[in-house]
Amino acid sequence: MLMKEFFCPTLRELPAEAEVISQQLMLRAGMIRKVAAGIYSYLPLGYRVMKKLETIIREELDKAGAQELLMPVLHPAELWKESGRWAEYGPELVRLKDRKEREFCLGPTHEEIITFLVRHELKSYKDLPLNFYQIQTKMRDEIRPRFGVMRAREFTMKDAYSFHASRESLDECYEKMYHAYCNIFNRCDLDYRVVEADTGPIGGSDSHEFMVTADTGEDQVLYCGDCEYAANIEKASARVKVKEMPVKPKKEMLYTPDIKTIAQLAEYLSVPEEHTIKTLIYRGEKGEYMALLRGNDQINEVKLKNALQENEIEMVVDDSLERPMGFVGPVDQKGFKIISDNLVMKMDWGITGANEKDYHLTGVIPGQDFKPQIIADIRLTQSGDGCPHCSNPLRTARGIEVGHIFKLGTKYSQAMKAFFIDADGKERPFIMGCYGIGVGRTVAAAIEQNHDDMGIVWPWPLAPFQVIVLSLGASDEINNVAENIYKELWNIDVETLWDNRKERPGVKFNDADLLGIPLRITVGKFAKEGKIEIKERASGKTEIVNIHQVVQWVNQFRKRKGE
RNA sequence: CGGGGUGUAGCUCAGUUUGGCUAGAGCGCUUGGUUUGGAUCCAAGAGGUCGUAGGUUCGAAUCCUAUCACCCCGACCA
Repeated sequence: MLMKEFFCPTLRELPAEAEVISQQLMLRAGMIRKVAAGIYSYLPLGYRVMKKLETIIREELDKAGAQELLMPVLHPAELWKESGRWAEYGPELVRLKDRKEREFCLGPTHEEIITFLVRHELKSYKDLPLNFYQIQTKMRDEIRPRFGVMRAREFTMKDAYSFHASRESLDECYEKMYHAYCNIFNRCDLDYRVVEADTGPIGGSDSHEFMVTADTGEDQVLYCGDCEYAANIEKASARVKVKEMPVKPKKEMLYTPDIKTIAQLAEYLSVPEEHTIKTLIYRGEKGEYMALLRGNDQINEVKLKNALQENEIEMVVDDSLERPMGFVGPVDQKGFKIISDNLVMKMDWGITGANEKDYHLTGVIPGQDFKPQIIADIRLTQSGDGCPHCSNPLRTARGIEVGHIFKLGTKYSQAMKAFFIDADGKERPFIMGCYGIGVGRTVAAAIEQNHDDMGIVWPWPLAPFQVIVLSLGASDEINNVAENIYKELWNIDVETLWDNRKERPGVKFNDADLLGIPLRITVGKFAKEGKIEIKERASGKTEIVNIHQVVQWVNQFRKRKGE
């Protein structure tokens, strides 16, 4: 490709909209352009990278026995009503009507469509297992799109769905996909971590997320430095010892004027926060709840939502409930269902709100003075908590979720009546798995992890081109040398970009660095001695090489990169 | 949805407080010259319904009202 002809509008200045480094570099390198909030066009350079990644994905998934197909973007509402998600999914689901007023949505994911397909076509356990995938555009009307293609409203996703007659078969496939994912991200030279995850609205049992570690990651991950344990903070649990407490005081009301927060309470009474019990009020679709935590703990709303089996919950912070907000507590209260964190139940006693303005109650014994309907882990795990496997302290990191695999079970097949006939002649719902990779997000994550002050530093397998040839000066001699190298490299299938623009050397060097192409060949002042310079973008190492040995040199470099 | 902010040239931004002639700068773009190993320098030039609509005024980028878009924080979310 000739740079003179290649549409690659690089930007010298930083676009104001760009928040994170990957977004800045994708815009500056001419990979993407924004069309509207969370909606992007991929320009030729960006699309080349995306196709590189897609090829890797296809190779690994085909190897794992999955079959590629393509499903529609436009989904009839009936299928979503069958699965129940027409109601469950919020405004994130883009809904529309056709000219005949029939309802549709734009697919944010494809469980309904694939289940619909399979229930019509597969009847026997003998057909199973099967694993389908597609690489396709997804639509989610995100509340707040940001970070460029990292959280977009329209984005490309690889999604796969597997169908099984037994749990064991699902486990086996899940394992295969897990390894395929590892291969994919390994091949992209990404530094990632696999963590246990919450399943969210997609549902299901086991679930792992593939997190590319990056400070700008939106997800927080807890991991153990000593064993294999790693989990998304939404899911992470911990082994926490509740310290022995001093002798229980008499149960009595304490006058605590205007003391509404745990911090104020602990200070006012000169007790540690962990001797208090925090009462949070939540409103869900099925009722109103009191959630109890140790004073020093934070709520994990994902866990809470799961424990309550609610779709939507909202913390009540105003005084719409006509209770003395700041002084509510579980003792002798009416109207709320009480859910208590495990750790609260291990406390010998605690201080709670007294349900009377300006009063708290001390000496409250969990399980005796109040009896929760639900006891569960609803606390946010923190850095330093004990690992649930080995008790060593957990650490935190930030990550970008690039892949997510789920064991769905029969949630969709059951709801949508997708059954097969098992060996015993009985009708059973398909057991399903589901596996996603954010394609654009992975590209962004790769940049997030591979860049320097000058620009992108592509890992070889994702690079839009492997080599960029710079011809400095306009002499025929230099142009001829550059052109020969350019042609010879293409002859051995090395994707090469030749910067033949009439630009100053500085401009070409800067653009080459910005684009991040792994090898840069400079044809300039050494050309008359029959030599050129090769520079490796990642290490910055340069080497002067004889013109006749360039192709061989590149070929060997390529082999070292395992291609 | 709540709070805050921004919309002026392709990009980054000044000008708005205190209304006043023909709306500016840098970068980019075009032309000519110059230079050629890290974003040269010189000269000439093109490019703007000042987000949109309405209002106030002799006069609006500037003041008022409405509206749209975008951005940030929160809620929310694979």
